[in-house]
Amino acid sequence: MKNDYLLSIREFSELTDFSLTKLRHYDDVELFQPVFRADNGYRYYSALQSITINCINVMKSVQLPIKKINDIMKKRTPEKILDFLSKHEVELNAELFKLQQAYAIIHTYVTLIQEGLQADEQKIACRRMEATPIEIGPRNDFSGKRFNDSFFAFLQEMRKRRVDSAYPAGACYTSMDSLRENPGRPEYFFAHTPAGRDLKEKGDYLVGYARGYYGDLGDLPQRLEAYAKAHGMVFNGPVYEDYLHNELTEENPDRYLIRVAAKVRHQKSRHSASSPNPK
Amino acid sequence: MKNDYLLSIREFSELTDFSLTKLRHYDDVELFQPVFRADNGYRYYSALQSITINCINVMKSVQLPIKKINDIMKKRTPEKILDFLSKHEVELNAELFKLQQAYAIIHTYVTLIQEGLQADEQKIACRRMEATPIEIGPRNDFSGKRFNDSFFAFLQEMRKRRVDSAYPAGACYTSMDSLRENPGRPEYFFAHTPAGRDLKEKGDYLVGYARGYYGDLGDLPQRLEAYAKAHGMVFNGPVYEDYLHNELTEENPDRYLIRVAAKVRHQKSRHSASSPNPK
DNA sequence: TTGCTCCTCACGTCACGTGAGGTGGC
DNA sequence: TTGCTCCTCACGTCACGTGAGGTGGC
Repeated sequence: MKNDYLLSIREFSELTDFSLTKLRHYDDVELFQPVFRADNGYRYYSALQSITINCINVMKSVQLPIKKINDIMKKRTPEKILDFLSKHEVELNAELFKLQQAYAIIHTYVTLIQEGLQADEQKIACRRMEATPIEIGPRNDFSGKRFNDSFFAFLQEMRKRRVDSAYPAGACYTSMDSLRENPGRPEYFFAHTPAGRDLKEKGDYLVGYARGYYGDLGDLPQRLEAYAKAHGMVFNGPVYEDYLHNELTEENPDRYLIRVAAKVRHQKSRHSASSPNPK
Repeated sequence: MKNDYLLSIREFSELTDFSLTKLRHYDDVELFQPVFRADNGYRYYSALQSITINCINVMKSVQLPIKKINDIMKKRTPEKILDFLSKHEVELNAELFKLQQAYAIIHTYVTLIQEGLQADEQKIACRRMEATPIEIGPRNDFSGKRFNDSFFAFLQEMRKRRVDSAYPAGACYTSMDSLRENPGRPEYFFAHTPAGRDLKEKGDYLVGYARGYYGDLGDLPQRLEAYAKAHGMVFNGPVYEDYLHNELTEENPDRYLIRVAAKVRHQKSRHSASSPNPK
């Protein structure tokens, strides 16, 4: 065992993917030391030591500071290590959850930004939309308050519900009438989370775009109404506002890209049926 | 928009779970700054800013240094952010994989250590074992070499195959004869990885324990053979050596706990059939 | 002698945390 | 005046990385 072939620090570094400085540092703080130190000061490691250093690495993936790892390894017994590891199985799970969430958030943003880049901003069009999970906040109270205050209340509620507020947010009016009467004052905010307990209603939507600050739709509501009238549609459901490009992607707050989707139904016209199956 | 209610640094800290010092630090390095700075130097944030800081947090979960995040945010366009985010979707996935692996490693260790703690070390017993995934290394070459050298070769091969060597390792003899003739010189090493491409053979095993350094089985092979003889069993397959307690859990290298499992078959005895279905 | 690997030591750095000492409005 | 929140500034710290200058065997 003692006369076995030993590895130089470089060989061990290459075997384990730990940098030379990292290995020396671990030696200094006595976290992990070479099995043999030559008279000239050279460090020599055994291949079997890679087992231990890899385990240390696993412990580090739980964000454990070196000192703590040191404490544990110094007076280790199977019982202690077992206790420690099973405790950290739980923490690792939490870490995993956070990362998965980060992934979902990035993915949602990617989808929204992409849609914004491909959008034909001038055009209004009717589009079939599937139900998408969202998490709707409390009903907004605008009595003497502003957009910002309501958004604050929304964020606080999301915190309470433990919904990560890094998910893209959106706003919702319960009807086109509501939007016409109170532009910039949506009845609800919602988070675009795939684990949301609510759903965006599926159905046909009239979709248009506007450039402006949160809630600034310009003449989009009027354009939507004109379009609907011209094409024999009536609004029959909620209106969703999504910020495709926001703080995250635009420096100029007056150039955010907002998508408005208002639920519509085709009216039975006298001379033609727009519904494919007019029963 | 400008006259909206603003949050003090403490309120914003509580809303977003960023520490006061963190927020001040981000201000100093110009990564993320309050919308308003009062004459007395007080920082004021808008609730909407939590969107941005949460996104920054998501970027940080990809281990991105602040400076880079800064570069990106300074001259952001939807195209750039999209490009950046979709690139990092991939990296996040890799991170996720690493954490999942860390979890699997910890779990495997927990199982082994637990087994070691519950083991009746003196006893030899026959046990049915299910097939478990492992990754078997190259055939060991002991010509003029030692345990350590072979283990080194094994680790190098695992590196090549991109198998994380933090998984507990074990050794394997192709037969009891092989163990008897070359104790301490297993024909193969293997990694205890759930994603391994090989399998531990399922079947009946004679299981015993030994205390010692890697490969030091003491008189365990003889005890196993004696037991088999006394109970009408013959060895008919591989012998697996698992280190239930090793470097990770024990300071004293001569007190590692080794489990040996040798595949057996019940011999047809003249006066009784031990097989339940002796066709 | 040249080249190579290894060494130590001091200092840098990144992302904050930790006081110490001070301000300003109720 | 007391208490509270906020401020700046300097220094600490954690886990290394980065040279600079030197050794030792082929």
